[in-house]
Amino acid sequence: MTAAKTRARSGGRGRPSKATGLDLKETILDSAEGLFARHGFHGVTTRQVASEAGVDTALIHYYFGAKRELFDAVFLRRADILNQARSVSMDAYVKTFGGRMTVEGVITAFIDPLLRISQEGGGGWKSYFALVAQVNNTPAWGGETMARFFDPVVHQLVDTLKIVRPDAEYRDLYWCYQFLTGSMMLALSETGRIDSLSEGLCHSSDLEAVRARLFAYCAAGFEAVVARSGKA
Amino acid sequence: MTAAKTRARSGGRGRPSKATGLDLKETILDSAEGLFARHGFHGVTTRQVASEAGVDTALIHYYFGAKRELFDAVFLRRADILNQARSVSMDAYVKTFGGRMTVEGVITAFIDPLLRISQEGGGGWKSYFALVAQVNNTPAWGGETMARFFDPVVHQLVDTLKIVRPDAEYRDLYWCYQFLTGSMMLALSETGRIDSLSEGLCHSSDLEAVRARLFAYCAAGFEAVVARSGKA
DNA sequence: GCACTTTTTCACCAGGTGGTGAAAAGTGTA
DNA sequence: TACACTTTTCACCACCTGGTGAAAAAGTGC
Repeated sequence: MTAAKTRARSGGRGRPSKATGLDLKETILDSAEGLFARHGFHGVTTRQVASEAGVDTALIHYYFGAKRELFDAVFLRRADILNQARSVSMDAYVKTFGGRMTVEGVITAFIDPLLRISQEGGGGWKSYFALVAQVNNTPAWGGETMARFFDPVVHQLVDTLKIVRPDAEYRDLYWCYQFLTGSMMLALSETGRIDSLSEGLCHSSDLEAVRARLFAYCAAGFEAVVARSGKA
Repeated sequence: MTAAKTRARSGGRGRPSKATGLDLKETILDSAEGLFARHGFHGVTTRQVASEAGVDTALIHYYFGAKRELFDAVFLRRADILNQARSVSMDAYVKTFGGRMTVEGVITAFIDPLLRISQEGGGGWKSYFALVAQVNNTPAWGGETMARFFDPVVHQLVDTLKIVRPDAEYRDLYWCYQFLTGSMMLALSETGRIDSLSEGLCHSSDLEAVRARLFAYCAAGFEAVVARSGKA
């Protein structure tokens, strides 16, 4: 299991050179990602993953160990990229605007990297976001999984917002973040519900429409909550 | 299957009278609801449901047919109550306030029934909301399922908002609704994520805290989006 | 008591599940 | 060539899956 994983990764003397080995590993991750995103962890069998990747079932266990470890590998693969993109985006915003920062600006710096990646990063990212959205709404183990991978950058967001609105209470900021993440994840997962609900007026794949509204929506929400709390 | 269902429901001559039959049916639904909410459709086996309900596996098939039909029965059981509560709440708001309606008022009339039911309706409702939240974020079949059960009352919300803000475009209203439902569902599903994220400052079970913030948050978001669209 | 229906249990099946161990095939070095 | 090592395949297992059919039990009206 873990031994196999380590062994495969290190590759003592002869390391893979052609379209095998690590390439195949990525292929397996791609297939698993798409299937997990569509049907959830329990809705996918290792055989389905193997079949779609065009490999033997045993190869999955050889590379990743148990099914759950495969899932974690899928989740982990893009999490770092995501966190770094967001962190860089927020740092840049703070550096550029300094004392002239706005709530909407901070929120844009936090969300926009995800929209851009989803638009430009290739099909795998859309599956990944759908996957994260599903995990985010999973009571059994979703909370801890999200925390494990995404807590730091969220704290960066909250702390930056606290700089912009020093009088805001942390309680309000955390609640507002939860509202924000609910909206954001649902938008990113592109479930197609808004398409039928609006009878073709809106399309969940239209992330440009999301961009044109979500930042302003969340920012106004933040301001309203902070203002109301300050009053009471 | 369907035959068994119909047979069980009609009950030609002698219909059940004591703590059997229909009571047992509800027990099965309760167990299934809790398990489906925690682990999703594919994460639960009919044997787990039967075991927790204290009945034989075959009895589930006798009452509900296939596993998917059991799931639909769970989903349907509370959907009607929910829709009616929201519809009544919004009707009452329109009648009471008429020309003096506000966006926040309409949104409150739309969301508050769910919060109240979750707080006062007993433990089953919390599981149910977690279940709906999960379905809402399921790409494969979540969109159509949500549409099937909840579209009418959503259209009622959108139409009422259109009365309050006649200049608003439907496109904006639908998008804002999606943002709203993402926040609302995540709050209602009480995943516990905000507890660890805020290091104990907030608790996802604290629906009073949600009530104190979510309405204002969403209303301000709506106003901002509508205003921005009017400008452009 | 009886006939009749509904509810519940029991034994069982065909197929699928995650996972394993050992053999086979491939690869680079000498 | 032989070798050391990694990667891939094959056959297989113990267990669990959703689901069924028939029998037993329990309820009901006469």
